[in-house]
Amino acid sequence: MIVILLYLPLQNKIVMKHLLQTIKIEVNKKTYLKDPESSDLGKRIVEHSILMIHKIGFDAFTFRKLGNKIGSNESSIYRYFENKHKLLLYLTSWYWGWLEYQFVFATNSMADPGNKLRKAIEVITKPVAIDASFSHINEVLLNDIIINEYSKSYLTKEVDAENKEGYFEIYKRLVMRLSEMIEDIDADYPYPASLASTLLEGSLHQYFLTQHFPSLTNCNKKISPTEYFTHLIFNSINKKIDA
Amino acid sequence: MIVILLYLPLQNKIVMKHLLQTIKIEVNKKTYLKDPESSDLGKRIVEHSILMIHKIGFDAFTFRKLGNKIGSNESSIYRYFENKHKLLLYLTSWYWGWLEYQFVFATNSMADPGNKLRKAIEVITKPVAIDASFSHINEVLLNDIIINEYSKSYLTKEVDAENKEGYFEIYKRLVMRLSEMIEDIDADYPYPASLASTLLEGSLHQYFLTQHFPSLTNCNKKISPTEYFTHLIFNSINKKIDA
DNA sequence: TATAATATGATAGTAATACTATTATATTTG
DNA sequence: CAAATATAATAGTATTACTATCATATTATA
Repeated sequence: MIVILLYLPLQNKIVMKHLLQTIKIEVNKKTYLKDPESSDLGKRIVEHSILMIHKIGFDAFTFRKLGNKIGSNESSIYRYFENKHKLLLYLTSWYWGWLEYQFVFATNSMADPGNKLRKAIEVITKPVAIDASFSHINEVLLNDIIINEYSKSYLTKEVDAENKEGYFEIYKRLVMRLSEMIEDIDADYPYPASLASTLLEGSLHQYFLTQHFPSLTNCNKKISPTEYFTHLIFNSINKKIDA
Repeated sequence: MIVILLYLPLQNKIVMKHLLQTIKIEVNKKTYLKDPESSDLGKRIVEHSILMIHKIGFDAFTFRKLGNKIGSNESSIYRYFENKHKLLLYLTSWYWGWLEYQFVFATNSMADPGNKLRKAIEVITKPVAIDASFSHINEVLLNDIIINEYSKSYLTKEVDAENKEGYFEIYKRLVMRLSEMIEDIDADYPYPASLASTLLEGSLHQYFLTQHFPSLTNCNKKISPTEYFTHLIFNSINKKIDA
């Protein structure tokens, strides 16, 4: 069903919002013990974990606190997620899956490689809109969690083992899609994967800097990360399009 | 003394190594309760914290384990550092101070802005050499800790308070120095601070990717991060120099 | 050289974290 | 209505991240 819908020429927010309400973002099943989408409690766990991590930060977040907040038991949460690290992997995978969906949806039908890449950069670097709501998941807050906490999901001693288990597949697929778009424009550009990963990681970082270290970035209300990275990428590859 | 030495035209590794052995990298005094450079135990704490964090990772690292390792008492370590977070701030500040020193030393006497920036990029992105040893601090391992753990020093809920206290001054100064060099080449380039911060953060990230996600980078034994970022930056600003 | 100051070590203790285990009680399903 | 399943309640463990106190060793100073 998803594949068919992707070919629809309609590309407005309302249509996409409806689609996002009918499809399910698929994340690696190993992130959870029991699918949180399968029950009311599961959804409440996800919903309120986002609210709570956003509020107090991932480090101070515990299953006990979450249990108290949602009037449920700590041990019940453990039946859904092994530990809070796995929950973070679930949330981040969901986010990248959600973003990938918009990425593919927005660029799939585009013929011109230049415009396609421009649109791809826009989807990845633009702020998450308030109206993007998908059921119990608040994407605006989740986006902020990604900016402030995503690195913690892979800056661990277990990263290689977890990578083998496929916990970062969606993110990697996104980077590869972007990398391929760069190659489509300039097959001789020697660093497409590095440029793609620089965009994904760098975009989060520039948003972090605007929040906490404004002197280290030129991004602000007037200059968007989209503008900065569009300039950066199109000047780096061997094809210019109008600014 | 430092200032005078910076004007010396000599720029070889041996001279710099000797200089680094006579000067002291100054880090924010608030990172420690008692200066670890002031005693034997303090130096052992720093030395072995680097070895241990490198080995087991910052998350699993505790003062108790470190105490056992160096045959000292947990409570004695607490007399030097409030907690392991402050120790990480100390180590990372020291690293950036050490890098800043090399940055200034290598570029200070250069007249041509293009060559100067090229050298700056090289200093920041090149792998830390084994022969760079500075007393009890193993810079090669410390560099690896920076790659794998630096983000954790600022991805916290306390980042704004700690930023006000000056814990990130050295890093910020480095970004600003680089940003100014970019401006010196192209005063009209609109994103010098963003480009500078992208280099600092992006370089660490590309090294991380080569270690753990090689498919997401083009950097490897043949292609260096220096090459990638030199290309990226000089194509982005309005002045090209020979590759 | 005695004494005071300082540094380090040993031991104990606390609150919180990150779970696991067991049993009880709802709720759903066949 | 019984059986299966989901959730709740309670308790317990090992570890972490400290703090406090007291003892002992080392160093500085009068």
